[in-house]
Order: sequence, then structure tokens, then C-alpha cells
Amino acid sequence: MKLSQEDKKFLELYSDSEYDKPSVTVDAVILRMIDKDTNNYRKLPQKKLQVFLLKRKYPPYLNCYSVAGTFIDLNYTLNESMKLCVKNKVGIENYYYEQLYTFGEKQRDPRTRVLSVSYMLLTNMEENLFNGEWFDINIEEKSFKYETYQNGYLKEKDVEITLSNESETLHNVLHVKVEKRDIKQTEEISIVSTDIAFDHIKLIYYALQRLKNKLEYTDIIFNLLPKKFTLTELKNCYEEILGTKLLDANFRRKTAGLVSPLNEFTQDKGHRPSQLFKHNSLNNL
Amino acid sequence: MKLSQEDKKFLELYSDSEYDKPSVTVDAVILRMIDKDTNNYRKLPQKKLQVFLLKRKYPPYLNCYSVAGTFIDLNYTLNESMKLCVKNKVGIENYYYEQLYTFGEKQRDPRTRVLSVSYMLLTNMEENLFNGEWFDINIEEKSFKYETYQNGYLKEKDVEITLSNESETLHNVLHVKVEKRDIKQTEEISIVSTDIAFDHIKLIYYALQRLKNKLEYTDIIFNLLPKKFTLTELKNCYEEILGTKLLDANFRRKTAGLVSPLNEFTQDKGHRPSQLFKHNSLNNL
DNA sequence: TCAAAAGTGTTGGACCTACACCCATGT
DNA sequence: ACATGGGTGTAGGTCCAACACTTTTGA
Repeated sequence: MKLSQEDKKFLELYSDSEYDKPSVTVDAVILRMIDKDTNNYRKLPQKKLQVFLLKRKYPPYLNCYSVAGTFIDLNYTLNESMKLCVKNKVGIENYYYEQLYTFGEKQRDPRTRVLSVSYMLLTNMEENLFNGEWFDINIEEKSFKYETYQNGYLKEKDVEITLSNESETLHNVLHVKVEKRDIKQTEEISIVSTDIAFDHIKLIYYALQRLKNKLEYTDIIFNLLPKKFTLTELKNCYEEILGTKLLDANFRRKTAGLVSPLNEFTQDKGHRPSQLFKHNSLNNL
Repeated sequence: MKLSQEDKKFLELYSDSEYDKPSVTVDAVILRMIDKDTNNYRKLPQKKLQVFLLKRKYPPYLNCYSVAGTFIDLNYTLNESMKLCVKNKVGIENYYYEQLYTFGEKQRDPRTRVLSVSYMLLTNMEENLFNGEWFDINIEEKSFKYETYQNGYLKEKDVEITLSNESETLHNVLHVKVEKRDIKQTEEISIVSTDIAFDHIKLIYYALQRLKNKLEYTDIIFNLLPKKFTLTELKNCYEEILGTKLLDANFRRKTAGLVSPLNEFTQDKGHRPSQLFKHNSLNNL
């Protein structure tokens, strides 16, 4: 839509200096699925979901872990800012990403008012990345509470998210409260306790929720897998994210349409070789 | 997580004035479902999805239509800012809402660099609201293009969104391009032409997509319906949003679990009275 | 009487669950 | 030989699309 003459006149005189502006960061929750080797030569490695955290080099929260993020540069779009940050700080450029949510609570950063535009990134990289560590993710729900009214309901629960690697264990507890009264619905997520910087455990929680939800109705899981994989590998990834066990025979039939078999098989496994498959990306019309 | 002594020292000296900051707005796409009366005494009114647009009183885009929005006040959270804006400008407080997406393209506002944190609002209000008009939404997809590579695909289409009421018709065309190469996936939505302010037609498009997607796996549709409704009304709402026809008998069986019958019936309709139902909100455990 | 909507019944097929069963491998 | 994972088969149930059919009303 074109601007009018009146608009142009107005714009020549416009100054935004009189308005309050918040600082804005982009923050990337980087996830991958890793094979945890077992000692038993027969057993397959177990799949484990991991998040990449960076050790902060400057205050606030000096030496604490946080997700990758940066204040935005006004010369770039939000997506560009996020990509640049991830490239510079973590050293990766090849990943799936989507915007998650924009956090705008007033006290979420002790420096000043800061909005965080958060992203979820998925990669199938094996290597470690720059400036940080991969942490195993363990998530558990506790103290579930449920109340109903005539015109709605109230649900409350605690979510424990434990992030750990060989050297460190970070404990985090969130409180989630969903309330519905008539048409109004509110979801409040508050931090009970956290061992990582800012409200970044909330960003991680959002990413985990998004991933779990999208499993059902998208092909998002293949972004966490190598190009060639066995059906049991695929199944183990689903199980790790969903936190439930699936029936093997049924799983194979259900996912049959999503994958194409290759003429390759695993070897040296202490059990029957298994066929490798690739994601069949043409099911999205 | 508590701040260290070092952090506290740092914060005393901290000044954010040296950093670039963007302006930030919150913008609300307000939707409702309205009954369009037919002249035939036998026929039911048709359901029509509508969006509420405000006529701009100041430049830029003076006298054009836009969605409800405001620059944020740093004394409020994002959600609070949006609610205040909607209350003050439009006069409603009772609605379902969720955050949609944060837009950060560089030239999206002619004044200065502005981020938009957008929201989708759903209401079942019948009345007109302050400072604007309801517009019927018609959406049509054109010139679909599909290409496949060895490692991905490219999809392109044009989306025509026409917003109209008794006195005005606003034409808008978006171009949507989805590309996937290996793990990288990009979705680009660009404005081909628009009759409303800024990139607000994009916000409307996002809201419509979100609504359509959420129909399948949530109870979101009941936020657009009155408390008491007939099953045919419910079905017509689904059909209006999805843009397809559903089979009546099957629809009744499928939605049976979502609703509870009341001991009330419609009257004076020129056809058999129909039972009224209410949303059964206890299916979310 | 009739057009429109309300609502029920049925049939064949697709898909899902649960479980049993056999196959192939390296040590 | 055997533990482990790879992979197939099947019986019963559920759900779903498609279609036919009956009911009720106001003008």
C-alpha cells in the first residue's frame, strides 16, 4: 500500500525518540538427539535428547549456563540476527528452526527491560559445538492438581527439568497453571527454582512442548535424525520425546508412509542386520 | 537463580543507552463468527468469519484500516499491553487470545524500525465495537506451483484475501514460498498487494492459518460460538473455517464427545426444531 | 403439501491394538 | 546356544466415509 502525501509530510517530521523502547534479544534453544552407547555388544545405543548451553562470559549470571542469544542489531531482521548469533557463538549454519514465542515479563532480565524472541533449533550434528556443552534433558511432571467449576477448570502441576552431562547437573522446577473460565483461558508458567540464567529454562520448556506437539502432525522428527536410519532408531526417537513406549509392529505400519527403504543394512551388531531408511519428504504434497 | 556479588556490582554500573533498540508494538487480530441472515424463512443463517479493523486516525496510513495495536508501554508486560490496547481502543475484555508471531522485517513500518508482537483474539460478540468495522473474510489460493529436487522441494502459491462489508472491499494478495533443502526449511510470505496498513494482512493470514490448524486438535472453535448452539451451527463454523463441506451424520458422531445436549430446542424455524448443545470443557482431563 | 433442516441406520472398508511368532546375527 | 533386535501375521475392535432413509416444522 502506497503512502499518501500527508503520510510523507508526517514522516519527514517524525521522531521516535520520545517513545520508550525495550531492549530485544533473540535466543536459540538448540536441540539434538544423541546415541548413548551401552556396554553390551548386543544392545543398541539409547537415544537421548540434548540441549546446548553456553557458559556466560560476562555478567549478569557470569559463569552460568544460558541458551545462545544476543541483543539484536537493527541492521538485521529477527531471523537474520538469530542466524548470525548462532553462527558466531556456536558455529553452526545447517539446522531446522522456527520461532517459538516472545517473552515479555517485566523482571526477566536484571539489567533493564528486555524482550526475548525465542527460537527452537534442531540439528543432527554429532560433534560438540563452540563455547558450550550439550546437556541431557530429563523432564518429569509432579503434583498434578485438577479442579472443575461450573464454567471452567483449573489445572496445576510442577515440571522438573534436569539438565546433566558428565561434569554437571542443573536442576530446574517450573510451576504450570492453566485456568479456564468461560471463554477466558490463561496459562501461567512460573519458575520455582532454576540453575540456569534468566528465564531460559522457560524457553527450553516451550521448545520441548512445541517439539512434542509437532511430532504428531508434522515430519519434524527427521530433523533430529541422520539421513539414513533404522526403524528402531526412529521409534526410539519418538519414545524419547514422547516419554512413552510404542508397540513395534504397529509403529512400523504407521510410519511406513513417511519413509523409503534403502538397499543398505546395518552390520556388526550382534543381532540381525536391519534395513536403513530415509525420510520420504514428498508426503507434503 | 540468585545474582552473585559480581553481578550486582556490574548492574550498578550498567547502562543500556549505548545499544540500539527497536520500537515494539502489540497488534491484535480480532476474529468472530457471525450469522448472515438469508431471506428464505426456511433457511438457516450462514456462518461468516469476520475480522475487526480500525480506521487509522493518524499518519502513517492515515484513514486506512489496520488491526488494533499500540506501541508498548514499558510498565506493562506484552500481554498486559495488548489487553489494555484492546480495552481502550475497541472496548472488549472478554475473549480468547494467544500470541501468534513476532514480525521483524526491516521495512515493515515507514517511521522507524518496529517489531510487532501479534496476537489472535477470538470472540463471540454480536455487537459492533468501537472505532472500526467488521469485515467478512474471503480467502482463495491461486497459481499453485510445485517442484521437487533430490534433496527437497519448492512450493509456491498466491493467496488472495478479500475483506469486505456493506460499504467497502479491501483486496490483498500474498505470495507464499516454502522451500526445503536437506534439513533447512524456509517459509517466505511476501505482500504482492494490499489495501490495509503496514504488513497487517500478513498478521491476518497468520491468524487464519493458526485458527485452521488448531481446529483439528483443540476445542478452539467454541470460542467463536455462543454458549448454546445447534450441531448444524457447529458444523457450519467448521465448514466456514476449513473451506470444505462435511458429511452431516459423520460429523455428529465425531463431535459427540465434545458437546453435551441441553433440554432446549430452537423454535419458529420453518423446519424441525433442533436440540441445543453446550461445549463440554471437561475433555481436557 | 413442501422445502429445509434434524436426526438415525447401515454397510464395507480402513486402520488400530495387542499379541504371537519366526528370522538373523556375533560372541 | 542365546540374547538381542529385526520383522511378519492375525484376530478383534473401533472408527470412518458414503449413502439412504425418516421426522418435524411453518408457511
